[in-house]
This record gives sequence, structure tokens and C-alpha cells, in this order.
Amino acid sequence: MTRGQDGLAAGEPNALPNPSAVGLVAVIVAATDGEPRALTVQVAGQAAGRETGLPAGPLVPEHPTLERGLRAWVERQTQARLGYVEQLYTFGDRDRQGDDSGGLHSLSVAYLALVREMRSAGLAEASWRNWYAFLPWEDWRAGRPTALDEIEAALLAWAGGTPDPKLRRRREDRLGLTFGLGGGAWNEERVLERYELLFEAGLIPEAHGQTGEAGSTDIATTGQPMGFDHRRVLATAIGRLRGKIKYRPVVFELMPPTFTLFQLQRTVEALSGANLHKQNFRRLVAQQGLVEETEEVTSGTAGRPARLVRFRREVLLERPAPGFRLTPSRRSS
Amino acid sequence: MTRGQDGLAAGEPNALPNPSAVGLVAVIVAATDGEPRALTVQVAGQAAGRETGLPAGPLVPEHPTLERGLRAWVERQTQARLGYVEQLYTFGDRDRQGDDSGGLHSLSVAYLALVREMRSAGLAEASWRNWYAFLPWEDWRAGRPTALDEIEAALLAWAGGTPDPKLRRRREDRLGLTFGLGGGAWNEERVLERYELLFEAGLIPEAHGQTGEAGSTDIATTGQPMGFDHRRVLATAIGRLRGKIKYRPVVFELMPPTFTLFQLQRTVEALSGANLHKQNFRRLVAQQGLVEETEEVTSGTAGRPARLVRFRREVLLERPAPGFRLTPSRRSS
DNA sequence: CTCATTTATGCTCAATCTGAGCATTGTGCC
DNA sequence: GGCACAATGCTCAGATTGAGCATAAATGAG
Repeated sequence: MTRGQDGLAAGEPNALPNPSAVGLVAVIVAATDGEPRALTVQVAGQAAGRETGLPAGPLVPEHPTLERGLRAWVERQTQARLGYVEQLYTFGDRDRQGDDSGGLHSLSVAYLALVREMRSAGLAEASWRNWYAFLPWEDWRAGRPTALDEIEAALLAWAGGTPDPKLRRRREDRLGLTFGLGGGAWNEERVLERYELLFEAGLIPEAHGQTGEAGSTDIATTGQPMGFDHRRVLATAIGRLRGKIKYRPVVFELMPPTFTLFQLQRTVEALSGANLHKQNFRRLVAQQGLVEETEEVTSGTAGRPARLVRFRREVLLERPAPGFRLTPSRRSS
Repeated sequence: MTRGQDGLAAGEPNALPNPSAVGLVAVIVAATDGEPRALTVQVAGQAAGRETGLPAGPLVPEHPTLERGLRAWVERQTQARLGYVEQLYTFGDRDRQGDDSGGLHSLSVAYLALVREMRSAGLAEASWRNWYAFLPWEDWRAGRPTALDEIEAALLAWAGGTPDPKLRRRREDRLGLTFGLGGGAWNEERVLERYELLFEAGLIPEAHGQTGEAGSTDIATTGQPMGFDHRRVLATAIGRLRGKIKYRPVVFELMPPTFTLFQLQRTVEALSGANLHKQNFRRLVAQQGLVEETEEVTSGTAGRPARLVRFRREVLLERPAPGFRLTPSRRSS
């Protein structure tokens, strides 16, 4: 098992060679054409065959800092400067690791990284995938996701499927809180909680047999599975990012040097999974002073040409570094 | 080095026995009489003698989940139900671990826990300490901390102490961003960034020699040191908690079953380190529906008796689970 | 060339939300 | 009784928000 100088070996199967080893996982996010993408790799699955997963590998003590090591590795893989890197969470569940053959604990330290360009040059087995392929119920941009009809039915059945009235009540409460069932609102940040609920309810194939019930495994409804519980990591990343853009100007790390306000809006919408009121969005960006105009305007596209703007890096040094408040509109179909 | 059944051994020196081991660290927070406290223990210092630190110990694979294991351990130690547990961060800097004798990487997974009662029964070497003893510049409740005068002077000297004009500019920018120097505002959430800046500037004794400069080490100014870079963990916890109370009703985990609105306000102020406008605070709590009145009122204290209220647990199931927006007032001296 | 379509941009308006205070009401204490 | 100290009620102006209306400036179909 010789490795190069990389701490993380992306293309390789990431079955942990040493059960007590610590691993790194990265959710590397880009946004192109208004779609949110995550870098995925093909890994050796638990069963035979290969399956999709996130870039991951064992932690090697090459760099003085976890983040520094991750940064260097990702930048080499994606040929892109990392605009933003954030530690997400350290997962240590023995029952969710995928391989718990050894009795020893193994940890995965997960990171979120935002990149501007999406050339994945070199990396043969890696590809950028729309992240909603894995979590279809999270995309409300075209209105309520159709996947939710089936999901809700299955969840209600799951909640009602227990004889214990107290447990049933608790399950129903969780449904209301996470999926907005029973009059609650959809909170776009509760991505992880929704995934975990589906997992418990047996709707996630990765849970194979761990939770008694078995439900629909239609990929169009419950999304494409990933190896090693990596969908949980992805869900964590999306939820975190959706929260972050509201109070920190991190979206700009995904944008090209100059862009139009509408492109910016599309990107924010892609991340948050909801549509925004256009005029109010520009007003927000304007008064926060997040961007400055360039001389150029777009051309060739449909509609009136838009002015190109660029991110005002100075805002990072100003006030409580603002982001975007998200307020869904009814612009959807 | 026999240990009990506890994954974390609090009273014991936590010099990692195996340099590749993963450790847990916990910031256990309580609030009594309007003061924020953290549970501390005495540990064997890097040099001779004992010094203060946070409860920590090696991770043992006893529980299926990291959080579950930490929860069980803390509850046993503090004799209190943990209201809230949150993973903070995983620290992996080789140059900050305190002992980096072995070449291997060692990680510390840090957790934040909130407890209601503060009986630390049993635990001989543990004690609750006002967390501002370790970070005196973070407490603005009695007005601008006097410690800041000296700190600012030292920081300005540090920033100006480099010949490279670009580096100097960057340092000054960071001073403005974190400490509000040069016209910026004080952002109470940037606790960690402030600590790290002081660390870099050589004002933190724990940095002994790692950063060239050596500055004031007056404890009243730069706070009481901790072993193993645990002050960084504490700073992370405080910053995180200060952010959290603004949008999640976590303060209530620190309150007794019933309390007055003013006690609640005192607790929020203790955590955030800033004073709030009283009338607006109650208005906020009222319209958010965070509490419900009880029959009882206080007596024996100075001033008009206050109505006792209790937390409405139902809000956890309602809307985007609100917290407190903090807006400092000028009530301070 | 003209019109329908599409996107960009400017502006308005009412409903809230916020930050700051003023005023009044109860209690324990001297 | 008069004070000091809290608890509560209410007001008010300014800023923020959520929703639209209206207009301008391109492209592409016919």
C-alpha cells in the first residue's frame, strides 16, 4: 500500500488499512451554471463492485496542521486555489463507518472546501456531480420536489408504525421539525437532520439492515447512495454551507472574478435550494456593499445586458462580514 | 497507567501516553449568579509543577458514538444531566499540542457541554472557574475591559514591529477585524481569532518561544494560562456559544427550572460578555414565546418581585428555533 | 422590421423589526 | 415616609423586509 506524497489518496479505494487510523474526508464544492457540485470519486464498495464516494484517505502527519494538509492536497488534486476551507465535523460512529471489522475506533475528520474553477485535471476517477443527485428532496428551486410525495408517505408510515404512543409522538415531532410535516415550515438548513431521519426510517440503502424497517429505495426519490456513509458527510456540508452564506460572504469563493448579480443569485439559490426575490436580492447586495461594478457588461445572452461586478474583498475587513439573508419567493414554477 | 471505565480521565494528568492516540477535551459550561464558568482540572504541566487545564483524556472505544461516550463520561463526573452537547472542533496541530516529542500526529476532539447544576461532586481536583479569568479581555459587561489598554498597546507594537510594509498592513487589518482597532467594531463572537492573534503576537505564555516576540505576561492582562493549549479550546467554545445563543435557545440549558427574565438576561450577558437593553430583551423573549409564566414570584430580593417563568420546551418543535439577537446597550458603568 | 420574450434595473409601499427611552409600579430597608 | 432597586408597560422614530409595479435594453422568431 504505497502512497505518493499525498496525505489523502483520492482515486484509491479508501477502505481504511488500519482500523485505528484517522481519516480525512473532503466535500469539495463548486458551482457552475447555477448548479451546485461536489467532487466525487469511485471507491471500492462494501459489497462487490465500485460505488460513488467522497475523496478521502488516511491522515498522514506530513503537515503541521490538519487544515494545511488538506489544503495542499485538495489544491494539487483540483488544480485550483481553495478559496475557503472549513472543518466540518469529526465522525466517529463505529456503527456507521462502513467497515467496523476491527474493534477499534476509527475517526473521520470531514472538511468543506470551496473552489472556483472545476477543472479536475489529472484525477481520473473523480467527477463533479450535482449534489442534489444524492439528496433530491433538498432542491426546491423548481418548486416542491416531487420526491417528497413518496418520502412523506413513507415517513408517515414509519412514524405510525410503532405501537408506543410516546415514541410515535416524538417521531411525528421530528417530522414536523425537519420535513415541515404537520404545518411546520421547511428549514433549508436542516439537511443533516432530514438525512438522519430518513436513515433511521430505513429509506437510505446505506443503512442496510441497521434499522429494522426497509422502505423505498428508488434512487429518484431517496437519491443516489454513496459508500461509507459519505452522504451523511455531504448532508453536513450542505447544511453548514446553507447556514454560512447567510452571515458570511463565502459564496464569492465559488464565483469567477467578475460576474453578474443574477449569476450570483443563481449560485446562492443553487446552494440554498430555494429561489429568491430578484429585486430584493440586488438591493441586499447593494446596500451591504458586497460588490463593486466593473466597466464591462455581458453580451450575447438573452435579455438586457447586465453589468459585470466583482467582489469587494475589503468587506472582509469591515463590519460583521455580512452574507445573505434568504427569503424564499414564489418565483418557482 | 490503569484507568477506570471512563473514557476520559479528568483528574489525571493528560499527557498523552501514546503519541498517535486521539484525545477528547471537554469545555463544560455552567452559569451561576450571572457568571459563566467552565470546569477545570489540575494537570501535570509541560514544565514541572501542575497547571490548570480542561478535563481531557484519551478516547476509548467504549461507546458507539463519540458524543454518546462524552455524554456518559461528563454526566458521571458532574452528577448532572447534560442539556446540550456539541462537537466543537478537532485540533491537530503538531506544533501546538504541548508535547510533540513523538513524530506522530495526535488529535484532540473538543466538545462543548452545557450543564444546569454545578455540583462537581467527587471530582477532587476539578473546580468551576469564571472563564473570563482565562480571557479577561472578553468581558465587556462592566465597560471596556481595562486589560485592553495594555493589550492594544502591545498589539500595535507587534504590528508595527515588522519592516515589511505589506505584512504590517495585514497585521493592522487583523487588529481592526478582531479587536476593533482603527475604527472597527468589537464583534463578541471572534473570541478565537482574538486569542490566536495574541498568541501570534507573543502575548500568550503558552506560546513560549514559538513566536519570536515576547510580550507582557501579566496575568491580569493576558489571563491565566492553561496547559496543553487548552485556552484555545476554551476560546473556541466561547465564540461558538456566543454565536449559538443568537439563533438557538440553548441558554435555557444553563437555567434552573424556573427563573426570572432578569436572571435569564444576566446569563445571556454573562455568555456574550456584553450588556443588553432590559426592556428590549423582555420584549424579544415575550414575542418569541420562549417562556411561559408560572404562578410564583420572587421574594426577599431587592426591588419589586419578579414573576418566575419557565422555558417553553415546545419552541424546540416550532419555527426556526429562535435565540437571542444581541444588541449591546450602554448600561455599563 | 416588429413584436414577443427575457433579463436588468429603478422605485414604491406597507408591515415589521429595532434601538432607545420615559413612566409607573411594587418591595425591602433605613 | 422616603429611597434605592427592580419589574413592567408603552411610545416613537428609523431601519429592515417582503412584494410588486414599471421601464429599459437586448435577442430571436416571423
